Amino acid sequence: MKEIKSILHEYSYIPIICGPTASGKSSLALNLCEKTQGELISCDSMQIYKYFDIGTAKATYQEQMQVKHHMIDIVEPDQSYSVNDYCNDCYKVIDSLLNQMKLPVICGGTGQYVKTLCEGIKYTNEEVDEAIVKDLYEEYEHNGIDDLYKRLEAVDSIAASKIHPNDTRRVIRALSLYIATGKTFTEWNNQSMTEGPKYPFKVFAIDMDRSILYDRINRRVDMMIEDGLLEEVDRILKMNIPTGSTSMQAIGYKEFIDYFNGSVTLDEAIYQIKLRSRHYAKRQLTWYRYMSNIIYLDFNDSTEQNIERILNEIK
RNA sequence: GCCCAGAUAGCUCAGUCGGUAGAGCAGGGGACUGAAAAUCCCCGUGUCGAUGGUUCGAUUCCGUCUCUGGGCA
Repeated sequence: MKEIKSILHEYSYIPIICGPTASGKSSLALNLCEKTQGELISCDSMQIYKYFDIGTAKATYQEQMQVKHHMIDIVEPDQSYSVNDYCNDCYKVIDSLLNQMKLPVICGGTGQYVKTLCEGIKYTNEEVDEAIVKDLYEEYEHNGIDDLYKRLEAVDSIAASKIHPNDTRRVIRALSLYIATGKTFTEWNNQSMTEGPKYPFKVFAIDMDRSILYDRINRRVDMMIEDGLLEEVDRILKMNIPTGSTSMQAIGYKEFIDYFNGSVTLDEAIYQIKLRSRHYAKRQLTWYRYMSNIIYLDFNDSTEQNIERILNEIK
């Protein structure tokens, strides 16, 4: 683990500010950056993509003028970007900021990214040929998951015991890794766990009453519509991004495909966006409960109080 | 006013040939090692509208009432 106190003097830890969608984490992180003269590193799997602005609640132009934002707008919408890509790029940004003696403030809601950062999971360089994955999906389409799952059980019973048979994505991932490399998913995972976190991170999460959260989510979706989400989605759909692309899985975008082709009404599409955002927020909260060293910030406390709290914790 | 159809979980509804009931959605909990805003798993007691009657026993059958649709005047 890289020690940062000797570089930044005032700080021993790099803060990671989490919270469910619409909990106000971005504005808190923005304030923290201003207070500390730090720069913001986004930790969000969808803000990565160019052109996906309103629906991903990306920082506005003005906010980006106030504080330098990293790890947003770095990938074209038809490209794929893995957790490993994220971590590698993120580490580069952190190093660069430390060289400038600036505090990196990481902020975002993607649980998997936060986990990988905090646990320092180091992925190997093994690539799985896309053709292998494609073949497995085709087999799944024709014959269902049972045979694939049995094959996984035969080569890697530990992985099979942890992955539910219906979780086709994970079943195929684990199996494809074995087919591609001859080593099992479990073996690769054990290897990746050898290194600890690269930097001394401290994770914070904004905590609030569930009903208030849901109310904020619903209202924010309405605001996105007012801010021109429909026009943004229209522009993006005209770019003909392949439907299987990760960017097209973003909430607030995929729901409008059916609206633009006329199969659902605008109200139905909006209802779906609100609903899926609420479900997403709930899944995010599950990530935070899973992280043992997380520090909860009370939404009802003032921004100043919460910033004080963070500064105290990262000293 | 009359006729018909409803009234069962937060919502939409199924069902019980009479033995106090179950789906979808919502909601809650969980998993997560290269797509993660993805993918997946688990969780269902509610005066069965009210009130009389028949019955060992009624949410179920019968009567009356209330409410909600629709139709006829």
